[in-house]
Amino acid sequence: MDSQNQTKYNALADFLREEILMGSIRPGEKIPSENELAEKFSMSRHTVRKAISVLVSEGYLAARHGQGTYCVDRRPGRARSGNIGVITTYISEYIFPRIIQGIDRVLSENGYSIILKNTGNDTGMEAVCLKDILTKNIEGLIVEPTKSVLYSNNIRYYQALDSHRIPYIFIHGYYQQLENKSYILLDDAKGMYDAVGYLAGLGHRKIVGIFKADDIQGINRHKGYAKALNDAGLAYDPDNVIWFHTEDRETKPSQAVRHMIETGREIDAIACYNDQVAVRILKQLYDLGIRVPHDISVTGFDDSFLSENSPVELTTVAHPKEKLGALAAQILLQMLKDDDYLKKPVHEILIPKLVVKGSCMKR
Amino acid sequence: MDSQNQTKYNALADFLREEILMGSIRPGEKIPSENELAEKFSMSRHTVRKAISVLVSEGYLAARHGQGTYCVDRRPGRARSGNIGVITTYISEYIFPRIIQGIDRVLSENGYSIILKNTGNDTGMEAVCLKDILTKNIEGLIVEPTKSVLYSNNIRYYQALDSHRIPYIFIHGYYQQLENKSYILLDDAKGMYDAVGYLAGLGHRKIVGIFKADDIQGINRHKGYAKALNDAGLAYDPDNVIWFHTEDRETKPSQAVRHMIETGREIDAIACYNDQVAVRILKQLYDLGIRVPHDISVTGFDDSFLSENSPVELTTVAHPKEKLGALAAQILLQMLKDDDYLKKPVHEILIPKLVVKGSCMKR
DNA sequence: AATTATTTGTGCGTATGTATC
DNA sequence: AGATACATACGCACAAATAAT
Repeated sequence: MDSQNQTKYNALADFLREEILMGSIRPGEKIPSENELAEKFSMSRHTVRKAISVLVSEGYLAARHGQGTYCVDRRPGRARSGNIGVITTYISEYIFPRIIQGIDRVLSENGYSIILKNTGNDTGMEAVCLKDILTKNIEGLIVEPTKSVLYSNNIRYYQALDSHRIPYIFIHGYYQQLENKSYILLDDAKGMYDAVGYLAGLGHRKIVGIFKADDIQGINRHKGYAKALNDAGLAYDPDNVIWFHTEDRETKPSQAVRHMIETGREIDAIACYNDQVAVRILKQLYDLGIRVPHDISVTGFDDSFLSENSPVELTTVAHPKEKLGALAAQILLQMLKDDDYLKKPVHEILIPKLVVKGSCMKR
Repeated sequence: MDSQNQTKYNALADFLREEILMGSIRPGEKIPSENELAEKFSMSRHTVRKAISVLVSEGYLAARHGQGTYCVDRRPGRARSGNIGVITTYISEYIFPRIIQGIDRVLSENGYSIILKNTGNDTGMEAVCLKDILTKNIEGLIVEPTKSVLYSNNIRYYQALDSHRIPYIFIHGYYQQLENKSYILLDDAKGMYDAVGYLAGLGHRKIVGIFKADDIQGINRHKGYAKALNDAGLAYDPDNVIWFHTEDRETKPSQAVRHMIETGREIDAIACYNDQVAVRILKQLYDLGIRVPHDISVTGFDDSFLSENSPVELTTVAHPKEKLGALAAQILLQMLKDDDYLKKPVHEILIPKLVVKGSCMKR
């Protein structure tokens, strides 16, 4: 049973609503009798009735006198709500506003509205968002998975979406536990391969890589880093790789670089997981009196506004942002039109392009 | 009492509903307490409660804990949707993501979801957004008005919201055609007054002002500019003021400044409508070979990420962003709880603070 | 066809909690 | 502080509808 939440009858109502939304209680199915529920949950029949009355008024259940209480099929004829759910890790930060902008442009052109949620890249929050959005009358969903490399406890919510036949598409990553789902990815490995290849081409040999450990993007960018080193005939040195997690993203990378410098490690260049990290590294290097790009070259990833406005213009890899959002929306619109969408998952992989600005220099 | 009709509680419910529909019990009026009704109609309090609960779920009555049960004039059958509409001029640009973030934080903490729309500061788009959102089952609305200084053709949509008793609150501006509406404003005049006063205090005399002509914010910032000049004993010269509109916002300001410079006008400082304009001016001055702040001082407005990341750190006036969004959401939540919200409009005026960075210098 | 068990619907009584004035 | 009023919760009894025996 859910909740520390409020009243006994609300707790029971929440529990039953959850069972219905998750598909444990299915449309047309009879729920246990009031007396059975009262005994099972050790509450009076009166309280059980109150809980049931809540769900009846919400339209989840229908009571039949002398017979029992039944789960109602809430989606006859699919009343078109015109709502699409959008769940991202963040709303206001970094490149996310522009991705959302791309999604909104396409959807609003087609008469849809966005219901916006964000998870803060926290799986618990993701669960809350998914649960909440299941209670809304949405026609489809665009999701950026949370910490997508790890095992997810939220798979059941996606399965519930499947059982309600609500199409959804992942961006930036996907859950490997789910098969045959549509997604749009960046070719993160290729993007980082190009950035590191560029650094190697400039004559750099000691190339530090900084990567995020708890999402697919980090893993793939690391792969591209390793492959580029190999193809350039440079040795892969684990000590030249810095891993960070969502929780320590604001401190770990700069601290690790500082430690490297202070312990006398030789560094020619630093390839960063993204522009946010790169900008922090630029600041750290500045504080240490190291000039970019004269002493050390730095690359970012995403081509965000940070790369446009930082004091040293950041050489970076261009994330398609609006284009990715718009594409996700377009594919979702296709899925909405096609009843067989479950059988035809769409897998798009966008190739990011290296954007050379001013943070790298020939050695 | 009506009846022959079924149950005791239904008979009472019918009676009360009739009283409401016939006007004997009027909107806002308090009905007798449960105990009084029980005695009057010789039934148990429990039965009275059942009757009242029917009318509450039909939307005729609203119970207020510790106070009484009141007649409501909302349309019957309104289920709680948990959705709040948010209409802003832009989604992804500038300070809007952070305002939306503030709104979202408060609303999602309180179990609401956001339906997001943007107008591109176009009144036609605003009409589309409002029309669309009226068809959704929203409980409340947060709106940033479009070109709010001009006469609006969309007033009828707001009146429709009133007639549906859907509360709404304006941010950044409001329509003067509508009376007694809640809004949150920045004290734009005070913010610009402080910025221009600061420039005057640094010894600048020829202070150019650049303002947006088609919204209240622009008008008010201009007022603060004029007052600051006056209070500093400087003459107000209309030729030192540049007005632009939404449509030419990306070109007019820089062109006008360039024209001033090229025609030999003397300029000590430029006070800009906002950071976006200021950054364009910085670029224009750079292209003309004029150094900031050595040759000309420049101020912005809003303290956006642009002011943090531009090559010359921009002295600006701090917009509360998240705080403003969160406050709008909190006030709306209050309005949702209070049936009398129409009679108690909330008018909040936030005071922005000057943030001195590096784009101004003593003359 | 009548009986019986089950299940929801109606109604009463009581006690305690909590918000408001 | 106390009174008032709604909110939650337990218990009991009987009515009405249904399905199975």
